[in-house]
Amino acid sequence: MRADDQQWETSVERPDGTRRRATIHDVAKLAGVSRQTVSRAVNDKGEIDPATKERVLEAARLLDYRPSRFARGMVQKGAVTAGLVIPDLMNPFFPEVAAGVLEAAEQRGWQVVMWDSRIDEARERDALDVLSHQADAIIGYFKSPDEVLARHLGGVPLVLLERGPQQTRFAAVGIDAAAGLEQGMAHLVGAGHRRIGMLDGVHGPGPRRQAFLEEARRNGLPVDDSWIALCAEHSVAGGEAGMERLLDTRPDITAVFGFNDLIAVGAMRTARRRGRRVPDDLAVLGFDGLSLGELVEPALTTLHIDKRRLGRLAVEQVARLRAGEEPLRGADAWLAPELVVRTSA
Amino acid sequence: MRADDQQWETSVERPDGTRRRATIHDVAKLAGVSRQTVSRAVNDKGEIDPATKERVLEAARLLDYRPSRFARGMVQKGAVTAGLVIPDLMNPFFPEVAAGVLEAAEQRGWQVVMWDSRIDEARERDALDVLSHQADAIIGYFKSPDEVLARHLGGVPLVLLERGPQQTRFAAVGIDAAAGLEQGMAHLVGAGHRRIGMLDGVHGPGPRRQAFLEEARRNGLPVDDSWIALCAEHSVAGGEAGMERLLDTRPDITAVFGFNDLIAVGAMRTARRRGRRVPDDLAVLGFDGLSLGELVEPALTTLHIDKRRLGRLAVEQVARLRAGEEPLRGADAWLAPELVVRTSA
DNA sequence: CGAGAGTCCGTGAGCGTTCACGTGAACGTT
DNA sequence: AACGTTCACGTGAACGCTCACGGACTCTCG
Repeated sequence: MRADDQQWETSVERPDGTRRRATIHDVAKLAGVSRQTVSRAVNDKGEIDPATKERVLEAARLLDYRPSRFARGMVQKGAVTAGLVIPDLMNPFFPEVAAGVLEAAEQRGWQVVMWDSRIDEARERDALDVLSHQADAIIGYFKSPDEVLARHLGGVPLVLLERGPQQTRFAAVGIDAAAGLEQGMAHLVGAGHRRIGMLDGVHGPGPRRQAFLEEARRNGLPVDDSWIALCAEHSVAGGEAGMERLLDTRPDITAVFGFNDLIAVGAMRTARRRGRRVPDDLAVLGFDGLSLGELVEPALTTLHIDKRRLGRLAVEQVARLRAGEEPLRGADAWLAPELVVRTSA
Repeated sequence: MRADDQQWETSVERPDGTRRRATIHDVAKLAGVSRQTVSRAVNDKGEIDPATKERVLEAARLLDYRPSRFARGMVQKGAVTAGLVIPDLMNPFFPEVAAGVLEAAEQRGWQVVMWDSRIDEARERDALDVLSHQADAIIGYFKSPDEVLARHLGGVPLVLLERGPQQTRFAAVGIDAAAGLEQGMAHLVGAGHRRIGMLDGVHGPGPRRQAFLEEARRNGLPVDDSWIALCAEHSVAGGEAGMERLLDTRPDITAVFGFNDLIAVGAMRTARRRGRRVPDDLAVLGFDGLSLGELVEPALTTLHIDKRRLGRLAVEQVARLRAGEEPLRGADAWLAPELVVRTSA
């Protein structure tokens, strides 16, 4: 085999000398049959002599022919592609949501193209610009406001993850933070805690903080901003740093609620490093229910979310949008967390 | 607005009464312009009067027109789609690899459609059947042998993850288990360990076990199958169960090497539950370098892999295949793990 | 006032498939 | 011998879009 054999085999010469991918026509010519016969061979349809079929396939192999998915899509309708935009694949929460999306999509025969926005609004827009051209619907977490999304959406249906109904005019699925915090606070207050802090996430006052404040008020606890510290990132390190600050401003807290499990784990680590026993001196409550929480010490008490279900629900929401039906609203689209009591609180 | 307005607005009636999605032609007709002008408007090209552009966009909005990505793809070449097949999104290892793939793909302007095979060969084949039609190249973990892959591939370039050069004729990128085990074993033996067991993964004797045996021999340690237990799944639970059996058959071990970090963590838990202190009574060594390992107690000593880099490398490998270049072989495509000593060993 | 330039818009062709037919040959049936 | 059937294959059209043209119209300026 000569060195340039591969070049010769895998493409076809143009009049201008450049090379292009082989088309069905090239295969037909080489095999001495019509396009239709090539189509029959490669698609394993009937009505073809086994011998010619073999000859066609050989020609296809030689030219490294692969049907254009675009040309196919033109004529065969029904291939659905959903876009999925995830803010941070390193946070174990999101792969699990993604798994739910993939599972539901597979069942429906859809495919999903994935995008990691890495919590960057510019990358969010890039994702939308691409996916609005390449996907039939988009599911995802977005920081950008509705108007920006709409501008980069070009009319493609969108299902937002965890953006409250008051906060968006798009269809959405999410988590009922209030229902979660109610359980969580009841647990902490029931254990005698009155001085409860919160380690909030980076995106400013969201539903979780709001629910936290609401429940604190309902339980007659002292509430003001001094009980809340912001974490620069939604990670263990972010939680560690946030907890440092919270303990500085509020050394008297006896319990802390973490925006998510990662932050809560960070809080535990800082607390112990600073000489507080968990849960005896300081109770820690997480939010997410990562399996990681069972592995740390002490095991993390948390408000568990069925993340796979959230993903499946998002796909169902997309299906409704596509069918022209009303999207799910309220409790059907808003999952309630479940308190899982382990040892950290 | 009447109840059927939405129907009317979002689709176009066919002669036979059914409805289809609006095309560029429908928009042109409604706006009283030509297809080309519609194209100019929706693609934000120049050479169009702002007023007519507005009129066209309004018509497009009314008909809920979105350009067919297939028709676009037909004429505008260059959109590359890669398929990524992951065995288990719940294992934190794989999202990190995926993140690397997504990162590199984004840089090249490619998109990636993801598939979770959930360690099921039938699902692997489904993935290939779909992706071979919809993707320009495929990256992934596969259990199925080469012939099966080839049969469902239809000529699409494939880059295998972690399948050794001797084990496949496809291009691949992976991890140099031997280089890792050399460091790991040196560490354990250097600490005085002579009776070292292994918790192997579910897929039978792979490179990691082979490297383990090799190094054990090189260090003059006793080696036979009694020092190895199989884990039914690559998870903490799998590691726990495997460790139970290993401690039953080999109560005299002083160190154990886990197939991956999850299994190693499981091993630690079982060891401690059975009254052995880690690392004093039993040293535990992991493989993967999940960030989880820093969080458990004691912190896991492990052979760390740059998983993102592995993902990026896979994309680079695909790029080579597509360019007709020789794929990377040897050290360039086979990442060496790095021993990260923490406290478990 | 006519030539040239600029602005806006339309026309035909072509992208690579598949689908619904149409055709011709070989074979059997009455 | 005339006719239907089956098999293997080919032909034209259609899918929805963009690109390279070209045409009409307005504006400017010598």
